[in-house]
Amino acid sequence: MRKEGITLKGLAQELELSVSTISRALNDHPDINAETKKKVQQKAKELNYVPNLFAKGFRSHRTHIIGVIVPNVSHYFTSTVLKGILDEGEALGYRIIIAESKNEEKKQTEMLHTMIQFGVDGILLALARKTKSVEDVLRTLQRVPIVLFDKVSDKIPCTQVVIDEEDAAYSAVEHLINTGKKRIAIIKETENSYNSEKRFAGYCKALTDHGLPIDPKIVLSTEDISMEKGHQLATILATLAHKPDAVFAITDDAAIGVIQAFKKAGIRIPEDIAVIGFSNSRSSTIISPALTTVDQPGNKIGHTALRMIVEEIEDPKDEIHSKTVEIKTQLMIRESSFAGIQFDA
Amino acid sequence: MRKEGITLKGLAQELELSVSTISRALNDHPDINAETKKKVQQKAKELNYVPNLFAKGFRSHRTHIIGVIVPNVSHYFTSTVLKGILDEGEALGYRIIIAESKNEEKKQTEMLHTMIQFGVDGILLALARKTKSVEDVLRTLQRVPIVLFDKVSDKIPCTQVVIDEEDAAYSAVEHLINTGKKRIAIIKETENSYNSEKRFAGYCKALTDHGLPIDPKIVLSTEDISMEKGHQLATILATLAHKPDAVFAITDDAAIGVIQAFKKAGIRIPEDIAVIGFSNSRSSTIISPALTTVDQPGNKIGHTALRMIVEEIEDPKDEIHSKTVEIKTQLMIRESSFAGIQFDA
DNA sequence: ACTTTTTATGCAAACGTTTGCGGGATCGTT
DNA sequence: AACGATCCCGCAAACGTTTGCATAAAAAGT
Repeated sequence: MRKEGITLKGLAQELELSVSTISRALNDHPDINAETKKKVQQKAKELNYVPNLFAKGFRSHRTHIIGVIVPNVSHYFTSTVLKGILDEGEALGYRIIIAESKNEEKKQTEMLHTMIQFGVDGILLALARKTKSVEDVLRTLQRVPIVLFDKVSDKIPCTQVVIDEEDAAYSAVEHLINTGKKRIAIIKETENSYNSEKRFAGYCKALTDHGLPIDPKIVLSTEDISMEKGHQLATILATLAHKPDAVFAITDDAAIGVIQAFKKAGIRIPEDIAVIGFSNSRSSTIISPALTTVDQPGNKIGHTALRMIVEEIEDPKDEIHSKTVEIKTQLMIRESSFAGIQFDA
Repeated sequence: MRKEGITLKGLAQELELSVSTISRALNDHPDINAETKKKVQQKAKELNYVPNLFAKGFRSHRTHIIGVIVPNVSHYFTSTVLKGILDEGEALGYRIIIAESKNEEKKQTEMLHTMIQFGVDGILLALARKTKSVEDVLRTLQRVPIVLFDKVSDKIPCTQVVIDEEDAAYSAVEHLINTGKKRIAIIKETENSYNSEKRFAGYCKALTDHGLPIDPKIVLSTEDISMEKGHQLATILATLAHKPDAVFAITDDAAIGVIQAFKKAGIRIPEDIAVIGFSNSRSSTIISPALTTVDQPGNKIGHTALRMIVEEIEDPKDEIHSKTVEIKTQLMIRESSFAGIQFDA
């Protein structure tokens, strides 16, 4: 019932030429007569010839497919990165296949394996949060180029596309300090999170640079950070004897939880306690007061990651690439940190 | 520099057996001696053998890849559907490749073409908004099974996975009527949107069934519906002499724009004007007042769509499948439509 | 001890494409 | 007229796998 596509052989029979001539004609090989080429190409179009990519990739060991592995596709930030990857991939003639690791190392390994098996030309990887051992990644790296993005690790010698996490966090905290806040809490992840650690480092540096102490009582950590966790931890902060006058949540979601908790507790934002997040998610302009946050340009990250991997694919070098590309972020100052001017959504 | 993976031939040499024996041993063919099998499988594992899917798919005309084409990956609802597809795909042993049509018919056609070229076993498609001619889709359908979801068209004879759009809209509007609203505006899309038309039909039916008139003055249409458009149209509604007492926005995003506009205009929600959306997006619980909306279970849609296509792939029938599967929705009643009880986020 | 069955293995073709090589025709140069 | 150069084109091998068929060895049946 399904139509089978026509092949080179079919075309060859139709035109009474050899398969190789057809192949060369379609690939615009100089050995072929211009007239013949024209005839072949015309016939090919007429019969709606589509080359079998499998045969092609199978022979050439090049598939023009790039695999992407992310923890969770339905995370807004991730989906903007994906969009960047898809766009640039299309522009450069690569197909993209996407898989989820669900933040599980096992799944991640499985997916790496599948991608290899599949013959992808390169892999774009945002590490699963709980990635303890990078051994599997290293093994994969021997077979195919990998570019890490967002969730990266310096234990893996390959190019990495990241934002300047530490610097971004520094700016955010510094902005709080500049608006007169002196006791700034942080809500971060427990461990093994590259991003969380970097942002925490930025937080510490900003405080230290401005002569403020780091008080462990208001350094809150949680696993699987989320809106709910933000809510919970904010409730704790709200009942503290010596309350903070600002909260830096490592994540927009958590920050939103914090805002909701404070609103419920009758705490004014930002007058009593300012709140600042990280990501510039869609929700950050929807919550009221609008959330001050760090804009991570997902599209750009996707673009550059894709560009990097293609570069490695198209001219492979013997030395190991391992540069780190930093994408600039921008602090989006909104109502939750700054009572002066009202910004609209 | 890159290691080449080991092949059947390599294994054959190592074990001093023929390629065919190796192949059969790995595929657990009954003809092969149990001991031999064990030896082969062990060696394969030891040498980290990965079958070349290209050679495989190339020969068998089966790739175990399913292509997905959606208008926009970074739409929250879409990403939940994608998650459903990825999950179920993994469970059933299919790889997924994803592409964006950007709501452009041209891109969509291109992508269909690419997928065919690529040899996918089936295609999951959410039509681009501006799909005028379905001819290309029909042509593709001759080569490979397609399942439509979310944005569908009855002009395409294939199985379709949708929500009961009309019924869902009906319930939403009826709920407004039940809370005493009598003049209900609608914000919908201009044309060529399957979903918008269905929802509009539900709106009309609900009004008519309850003896309410349909007033064209408060039936607002827009192209490329969005938060901003919602905001704009709400501003118009707010200045009307004969104001509505409720607004049904076809989209959560638009509904949020409406809420923001009303808040700015000092209109109380839901007392003065109630607002209701569609999608149960993340933002719907973040906006204040929390938005009443229709929950579209994206995961479930993804699951079933994937299941359907696999069914068609694995036992192809001669007759054309073209059943329509309807996924149940649920009205999420929150603050924007009902002042009685306060719901938390 | 012979044939017949069963069991286990190998041979070779096929899938659709690309590509190095070889060769027949045509042309231009002496 | 003879020669090399140039231009087109076809032959055939190769990529890694699966699979129908043949076959050798072992087991079973007479």
